[in-house]
Amino acid sequence: MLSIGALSRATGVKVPTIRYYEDIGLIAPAARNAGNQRRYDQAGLDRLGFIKHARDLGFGLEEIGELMGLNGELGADCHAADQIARAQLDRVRARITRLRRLEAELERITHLCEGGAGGTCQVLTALGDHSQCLGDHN
Amino acid sequence: MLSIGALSRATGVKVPTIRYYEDIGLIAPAARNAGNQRRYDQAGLDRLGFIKHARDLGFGLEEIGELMGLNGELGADCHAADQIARAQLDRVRARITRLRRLEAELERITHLCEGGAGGTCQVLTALGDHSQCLGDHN
DNA sequence: CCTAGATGCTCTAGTCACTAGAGGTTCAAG
DNA sequence: CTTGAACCTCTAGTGACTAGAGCATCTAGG
Repeated sequence: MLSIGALSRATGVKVPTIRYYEDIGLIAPAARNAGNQRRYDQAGLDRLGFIKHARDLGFGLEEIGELMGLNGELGADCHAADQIARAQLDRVRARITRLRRLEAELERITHLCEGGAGGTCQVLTALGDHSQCLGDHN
Repeated sequence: MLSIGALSRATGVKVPTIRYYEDIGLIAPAARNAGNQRRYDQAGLDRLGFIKHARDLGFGLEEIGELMGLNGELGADCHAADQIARAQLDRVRARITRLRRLEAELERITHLCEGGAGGTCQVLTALGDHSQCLGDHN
């Protein structure tokens, strides 16, 4: 039986975050000992580990709740889980695309400073004026 | 003189967002007409345009406040602005790196479903168990 | 000049996923 | 039995907005 601190160290999820997950119903209320402190078993450890890993992969808490709900039943579950994972993959790819455009634009802007004498700062001008940009960055 | 709605259409920043920027002090309180409605001139339009563009480039509101503060004085400003822009570039690059690791991992996971017969869902198992991952994804 | 409907105003509360702090209780080691 | 770490609940704050209630004002058509 683990205390909340031990569970935190075992999973890498901070103590207040564990309590927060309980508050919002993502994990079931933990069993309590005589002094009203939370105690966790292996199943609790596994569930929090699942949540941690899914969070690291960028899933939102609501999606994680869905994924854990699926885990109960079997059958078409795998397909549903796969769809949620694919949706997440699409989101990740879209964000990568967008960030690469930003990278290109920021690269251009940060090179403006070098020759920058004269009165006005080219960096600030570039930040203020989208029409100077090479491409769209949504 | 633009109304807040006209300013919103001109810049692409939503009306409540403009009021929010005023609330937090990012833009100065707008002049009001006889009926207490906000009116904006060219300078207000320019400032909001600057904010919009910098937001699109991923800068936080606090950084944008700094950048606009710099715009007043001249001299070493350009260097300071350049540093803020470079810091943002570094952040963007770090996020790209991280997202690419996630992309690889999610790609792997979403390919598990194909042969997936048997009792347990491979996708859910992979989500729950970091030790199956090929690399680190922070 | 009047009216209808769009637009504006303030204020409060909600979003997401936590994080911080106050003020008090319980546990574990010596 | 004492001490200090860990635990408890509760409230409030973060960033960058978004939504809604309930009212006032503006503008174009008749």
